[in-house]
Amino acid sequence: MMNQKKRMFILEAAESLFSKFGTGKTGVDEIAERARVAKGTIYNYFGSKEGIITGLIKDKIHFFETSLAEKLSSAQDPIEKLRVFARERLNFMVKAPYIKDYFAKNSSSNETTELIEEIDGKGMEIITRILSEAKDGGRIREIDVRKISGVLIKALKGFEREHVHASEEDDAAVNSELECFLTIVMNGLSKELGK
Amino acid sequence: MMNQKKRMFILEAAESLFSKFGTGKTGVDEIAERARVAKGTIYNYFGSKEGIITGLIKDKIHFFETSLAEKLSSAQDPIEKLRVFARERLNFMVKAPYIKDYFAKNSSSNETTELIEEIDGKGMEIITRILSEAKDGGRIREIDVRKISGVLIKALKGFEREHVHASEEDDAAVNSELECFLTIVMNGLSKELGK
Amino acid sequence: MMNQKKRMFILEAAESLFSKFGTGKTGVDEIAERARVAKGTIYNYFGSKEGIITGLIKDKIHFFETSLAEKLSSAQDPIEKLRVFARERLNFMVKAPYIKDYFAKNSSSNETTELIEEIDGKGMEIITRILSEAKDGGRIREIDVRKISGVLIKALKGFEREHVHASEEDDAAVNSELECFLTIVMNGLSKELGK
Amino acid sequence: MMNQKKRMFILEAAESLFSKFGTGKTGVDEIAERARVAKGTIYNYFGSKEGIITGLIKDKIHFFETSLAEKLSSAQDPIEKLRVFARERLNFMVKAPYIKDYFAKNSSSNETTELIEEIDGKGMEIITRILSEAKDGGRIREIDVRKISGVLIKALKGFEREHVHASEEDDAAVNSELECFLTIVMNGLSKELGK
DNA sequence: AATGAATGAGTGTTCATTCAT
DNA sequence: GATGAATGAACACTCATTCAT
Repeated sequence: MMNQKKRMFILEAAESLFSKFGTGKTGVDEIAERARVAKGTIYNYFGSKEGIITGLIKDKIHFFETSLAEKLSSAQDPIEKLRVFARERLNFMVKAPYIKDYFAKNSSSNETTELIEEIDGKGMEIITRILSEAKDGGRIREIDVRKISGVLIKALKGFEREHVHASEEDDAAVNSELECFLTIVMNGLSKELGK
Repeated sequence: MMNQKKRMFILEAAESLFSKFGTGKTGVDEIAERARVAKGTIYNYFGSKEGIITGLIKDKIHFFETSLAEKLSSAQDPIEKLRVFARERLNFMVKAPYIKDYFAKNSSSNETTELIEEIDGKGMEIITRILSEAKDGGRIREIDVRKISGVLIKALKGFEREHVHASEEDDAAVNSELECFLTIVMNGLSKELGK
Repeated sequence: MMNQKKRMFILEAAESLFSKFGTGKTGVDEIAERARVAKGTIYNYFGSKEGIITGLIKDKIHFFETSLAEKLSSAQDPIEKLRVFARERLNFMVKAPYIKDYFAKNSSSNETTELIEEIDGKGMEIITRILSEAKDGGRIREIDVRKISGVLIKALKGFEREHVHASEEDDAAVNSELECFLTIVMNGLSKELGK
Repeated sequence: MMNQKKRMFILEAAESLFSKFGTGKTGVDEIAERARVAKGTIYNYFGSKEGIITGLIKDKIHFFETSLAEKLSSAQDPIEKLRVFARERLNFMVKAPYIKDYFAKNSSSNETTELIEEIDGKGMEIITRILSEAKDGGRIREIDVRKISGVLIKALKGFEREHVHASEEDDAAVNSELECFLTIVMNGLSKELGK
C-alpha cells in the first residue's frame, strides 16, 4: 500500500540525516526536504517522528539479520563464525549510529526496550549456537554457554560506540582490536586451561 | 572564584535531575529551582547548559580518579587490581548515567570528544600499568600491552550501559558477568597458552 | 445528480460524528471512513467541509419543517400550537447540537448568517401565524404580533443550548421549564391584563 | 509578580482578536504580535492558550459583577432591577462574544463547565433575590421563585447570541425586544392572574 | 554577583484540500 | 465519478539564552 519507493526515499533521507546529526537534532522538516516530499506525506507513512526512527531501525535490523545469516552459513569453523558475527555486528552498529542515539534518548520507552531486546536477544541466540557448536566440537572447555553468551554480547558492545565519523584507519584499528579481543577470549575459553 | 558552595549546589541539583531524567529532558529552570538559585546565576557560573554538563562530568571524573587511585593502591595482585579497576569503573558509569547519555547525544561535538578521550586515556594508562606489572611478574604472556589495554577498555565499556534504573539484582548479575569476563580474559592472557 | 444514496451515507456519517464530537473535532477523513467512501468523493458531493455541514443542516431543517407542519396541523388551540412549536424546536435543536456548534464557531460567515436567518425567519412566521390566530380568537390582547414573535423566538433559543449529552432527567427538567415559561408568557399576553 | 501592565496588554490584545475572529481562529502568535510581546512571554503569564481564554473570561466576569452590583444597588424597584440585570448581562455577553465561542467549543471540558456554572449560578442568585423581593412586596403572585429564576436565566440567554458585529441599530432593536419581553413576563407573573 | 522576566527560533503534529490515476 | 496519496500552511508549545534591574 502506498508507494514503497517513496517509503525508501524517506527512510534514506532520514538515515543520512540521523547519521550525521543524530535523531534529536534532525527535524521532520529536514527529512521531508531531503526526501523531496511534503511533511504530511511522512506522517502518512510513519505516523510520527518516532515512527520514522523505529521504522528505519527495524528495516536495518532485518537487513542485517539476512545478510548476517548468509555470511555465517559460509563460515565453517566456529571461531570463524564468532569472528564473522562480531565483525558484522560491529560494522552494522557503527554504520547506524542513530540506533545507539535513539536508545540513549529513550531508555525507558516501551517500544525502545522491545527493539533492544529483539536485537540483543537474537545476537545472544547466535552466539549461544556458535559456542555450543564449539563446545561439542571440543574446541572450548565445558562452560555455561548462556552466561558466556551474555558476557560476550556485552563486551562486543564496547567496541561499537564512538567513531561516528570514523576514518578508514580508525575502522581498521578497531577491527584489529576486535580480532585481538576474540583471540584472547578464544584462548581463555580453550579446553586445556583451568581457572 | 565566585562562591564554591553555590557552584556545588547547582552541580548537585543538576546531577540528581540528570540521573533521573537524562540531560535532554532536564531543563535549566528545573536545575535552578532545585538548586534554589536564579537561572541567571547558573549562566554566570557555567555559561551554558552544556557547560553544566561538562562541568559536572569533569568533577565526577576527578573524584572518581582520586578514589580509584586509593583503592588500587591497596590491591597487591595485578589481577586483583584489574578487577578493582573494572568494578569501580563500571560502578562509576552506572551511577552517572548522564555521562553516557551526554556522549550518545553529542558524539560529534568537540568538547565531548575531548572528554571521552580524557576518561578513556586515563583508563588506558591505568590498565597499561597493571598489565606491565603483570607481565614483569610473569603472570601473562609477552604481549603488546598498549594494544591490549585499548581492547580491554573497550570491552569493559560494553558492560556499562543499560540498566539506568537497574535493580540490585541486575547489578549483581552484571557484576557476576564482569567477574566471568575478567576470568576468561586473564585465562586468555596467561603465559602457557600460545595461539 | 450523482448518487443520492451515497449523499445520504455521507450525511448520516457526518451527523453521527458531529453530534458526538462537534464539527470542529470531526475530520473529513473520519466522515469518509464511517461513510465507507473516499475522501475525494465527499469533496465531489459537498465541495468543502463547510459544505458538508451546511448541507446537513439544510436537510435537517427541511425535514424538521415538514414534520413540524404536520404536528401543528393536528393541534387546534393556538396555545397548544405554540406549545407544540416550542417543544418541537427545542427537541430538534437538542438532537442536532452541531447546528449551534457550527453557528457559534462561524458567527461572522455569510453562509452561516443566511442559515440562521432562514431558520429563525421561518420560526417567526409560524409564531406570527399562531399569535395572529390567537389574537383574532380573542385569546390575547392587541399586540404588535411581529415584534412579539421576534421576542418569543429569541427567548425560546435560550432553552436550547447546553446539555449536549443531557440525561433524560435533564430533558424532563428543561421541558418542565419550557412549559412554565410558556404559561407565564401566555399569562402575560392574555387579554384582561394591562400594563 | 511579573508585570500587571503587561498582563493587561496581552489580555487586551487577546480580547480584541477573540472578539473579531473567535478564539479558534486566533493564534497565540497573533496575540503576541498585537500585544508587542514575545510568544514565550504569553506562556510565562498564562501557561497555555486556554489559560489566556479563561484568564480573560474570569477577568471580564469579575469586572461585570462589580459593575452590575453597583448598578443594581441604585435601582429601587424590583422590576427596574430585573431590567437592569437583563440589560447589563445582555450587553456583557454581546460585547464578549468569545465567551459563548469558547463555551461552544469546549462544552465537555471541566474548567469550562465550572466557568459556566459560576456565571449562571450567580445570575440565578441575583434573579432569585429580585423575585423574592418582588414577591414579598406583593408585586407578583406566589410562585416557585427558584424555578422561575432558572426559566428567566434561560430565556434571557436567547437574546444574547448573534450580532457579533451588530450595528447600534441592532443593539437598539434587541434592547427594545428585551424590554418587551420583560414587560410580558412581569405581566405574566403579576398577582391577579391565575393560570 | 544575583535575579527572573523576556525572548524567539525551533519542533512535532494536524487536517482541509487537491489532483493524478 | 471515485479514489486515496500527497500536500503544506497553520498551530500550540518549549526552552536555552539574554539582559535590564
